[in-house]
Amino acid sequence: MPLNTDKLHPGLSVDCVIFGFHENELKVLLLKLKRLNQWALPGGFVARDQDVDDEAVNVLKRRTGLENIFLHQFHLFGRVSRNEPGHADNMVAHQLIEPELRDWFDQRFVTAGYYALVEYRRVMEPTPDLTSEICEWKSLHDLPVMILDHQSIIRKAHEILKKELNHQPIGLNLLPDRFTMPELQALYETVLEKSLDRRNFRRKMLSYDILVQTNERRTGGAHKAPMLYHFDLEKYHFAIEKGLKSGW
Amino acid sequence: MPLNTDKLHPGLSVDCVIFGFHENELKVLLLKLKRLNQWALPGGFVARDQDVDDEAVNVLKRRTGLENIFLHQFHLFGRVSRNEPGHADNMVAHQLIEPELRDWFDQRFVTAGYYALVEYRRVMEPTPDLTSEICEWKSLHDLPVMILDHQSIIRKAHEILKKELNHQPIGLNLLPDRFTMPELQALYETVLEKSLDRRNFRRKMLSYDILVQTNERRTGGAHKAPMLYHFDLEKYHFAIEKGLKSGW
DNA sequence: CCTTATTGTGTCAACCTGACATTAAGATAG
DNA sequence: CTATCTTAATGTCAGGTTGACACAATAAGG
Repeated sequence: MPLNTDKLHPGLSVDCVIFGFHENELKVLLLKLKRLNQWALPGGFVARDQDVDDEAVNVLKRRTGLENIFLHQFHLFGRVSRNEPGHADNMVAHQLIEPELRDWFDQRFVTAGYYALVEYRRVMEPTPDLTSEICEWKSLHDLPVMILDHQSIIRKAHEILKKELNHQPIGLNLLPDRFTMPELQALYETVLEKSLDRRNFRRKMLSYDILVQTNERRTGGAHKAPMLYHFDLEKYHFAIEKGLKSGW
Repeated sequence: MPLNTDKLHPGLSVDCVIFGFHENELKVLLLKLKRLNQWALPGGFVARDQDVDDEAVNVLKRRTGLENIFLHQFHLFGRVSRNEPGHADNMVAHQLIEPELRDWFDQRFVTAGYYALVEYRRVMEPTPDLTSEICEWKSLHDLPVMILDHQSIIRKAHEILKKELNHQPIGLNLLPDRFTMPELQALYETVLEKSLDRRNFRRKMLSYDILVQTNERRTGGAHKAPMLYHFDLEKYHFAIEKGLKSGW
């Protein structure tokens, strides 16, 4: 698709921090730019006749193929200094954008940051865009070199996710439909970056009355097979709405 | 100051929801437009070479005369439908803006919402801008007719303030330097829109160890004179940073 | 100096939390 | 098949926190 900048809202972009959870680590879906040893957040521009939220949804869909994903706008990054003077030229020099687009990319941009919570395994084929050669999950704790302020956007997203933990359905969106208590705990421990007592976690989680125990167990692991749970959607949303009281 | 739209970031504005607390009510500082029976949030445009946060600070300063006020960006309002087709024409028709500015005002805008917490009494002379005839406090529960989506911006600000209560220094910014325990409680009750037990509130608040009791009392009230407190700034900021645990 | 309204302080049972011990169950090795 | 290893599930207990409420202290006003 050729970029028709006339139809775009000037100086406004959208960047998505797409979180996944795998092997007890928080991952972020990133793009590696062609011919440049730098990575970038999946992002997009907003058409003049398009809701900003809408473009965030589109970005997510283009990179992951998924729809109806949890997506939350968390901050507008609006500092002048986030625009590096030579950035557009650099992009042109590495044939990442057409020379005609230099001026468009050279203007001052503000960007709306969104974070998404997706189930890692559902993203089978992360799709690079025209300017990138790789689209893949990167560990939050081992981020590559990134363009502009994208690294700090990710940090901010994580920081805010932590604060909003008790108001956001992270379990529902980052885990598969059925999951074990240890898996749920590992997720919370990872997001919060601290360890929690197994037995107390279980007790508290169950007390929220949002989990339904199935009669299945996860076999195949090397030890005692844990029970599988799934969320009671109605109760979950109700509980999240008022916040899981008294945090972790 | 004549508006030089060339120097402005296109399609981007800033709106401030300025909260004050008076007579046990949350108030919002609003502007009444000239020749129109509608009110508006104090707002501004962002220069191309200006941080978005910066303009929010300026808006606050222009309307209240105050600096170093608590200010927090809470949402970017980015729906296309928030721009009403006839709005710019209406503004011109009522001589609120010059005809030359019609096109500038007619473009599609996204607006960054900020909320500010200010001590009611410090705003001695709320200052209208060129397009408005009155700048005054309005009760959050008795809002006048407002332009565009400004009413919903206020609602959203209040909703988010509630959620972030335990992370935001509302006492410090909405109350005078010295205040009584009942005043502090009234503030929390007002923001949360629910009543709290006097004795339990006091116990909990004191347990945070952020208050310093003075030896003065507030006399003149019709009954027993309550003690005056002030915040231990250092401890307050430290406590707020990690959140006042286990909310109200 | 007595009434009234409000503030300051205390108590108590119920509940929640953090720390830890014990038992149950699946996988694997011999 | 059994011993062993590892992890899951459950229980306990002391200490802290919460919610509900009683009562004494005190300023203002008649």
